Amino acid sequence: MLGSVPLSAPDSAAAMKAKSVLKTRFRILSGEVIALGPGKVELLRLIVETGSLRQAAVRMDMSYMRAWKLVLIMNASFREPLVAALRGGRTGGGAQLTPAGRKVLALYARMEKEATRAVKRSWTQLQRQLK
Amino acid sequence: MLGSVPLSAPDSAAAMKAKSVLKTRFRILSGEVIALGPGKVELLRLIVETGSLRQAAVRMDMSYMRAWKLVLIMNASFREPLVAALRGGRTGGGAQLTPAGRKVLALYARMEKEATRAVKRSWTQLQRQLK
DNA sequence: GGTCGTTATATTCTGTCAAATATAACGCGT
DNA sequence: ACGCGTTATATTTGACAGAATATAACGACC
Repeated sequence: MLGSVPLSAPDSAAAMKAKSVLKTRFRILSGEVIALGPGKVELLRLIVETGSLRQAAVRMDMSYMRAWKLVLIMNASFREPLVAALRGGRTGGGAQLTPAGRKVLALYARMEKEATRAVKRSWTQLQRQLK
Repeated sequence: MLGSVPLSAPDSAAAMKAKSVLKTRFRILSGEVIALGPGKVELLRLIVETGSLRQAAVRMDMSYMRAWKLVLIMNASFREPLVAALRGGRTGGGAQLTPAGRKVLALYARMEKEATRAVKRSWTQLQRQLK
């Protein structure tokens, strides 16, 4: 038995420093409603990727209805809609970002990068306090 | 009727540009659990301010139990506890931040400032897209 | 030793948000 | 005309996070 690790589950917490992750997130409020946040942004990304609101919803493991409501809120919150949808046709239709949508998505991504960079030093210090 | 505003509720959305607000928030994951986030940080702040977990909970309009559970998670996630509680005594006891707690709180606040600053330009651009 | 306000903890209840479900409409191909 | 896959929308169902409730323990002071 020499060399065996005594009495600890495979994934035991003993001396296991859990990997720590920083998520930098923005929430944009327009009045009371959340015009944009991490979830809505991810949805926008997946709409670009899939060209379909339904498929984007599936990818996010959420109901189509929820995804659709998020789009409603976004479109109502900005000066111009971010998502344009078509229905009918051979493929049944689909959804894509408007120019405004692409712009907003790009700006949000830029903000994420800027913030992550600005915070890096403090984060490594904070990380030292974690288990 | 000249000059009267025709048929609009006092708070009507007609031409009302809702005030837009950016919330920069961090979520710190230690493995699966959220070691720190906006809610827990606010709780820390109110513990400093009130010296009592119960009073802090009331201020945040949450149950004592919830506040207490948040503290449990925080204390378990960091190398040293962030909150120290006493019970008994004339005043019934109380809670305060440990040195580690104060340090973590300060670092989080610093990160908020750094991120807000770094993002300012992009945010004003994004804001222009909002209603 | 009794009171007071707090921390500490388990158990039950409930309000809310999202999932499920159902239905309609759309329009290009065949 | 019909089928297909999508968008669009209302209504019902359900899960679960957090609230409520209850109870105990603590310890300084009178």
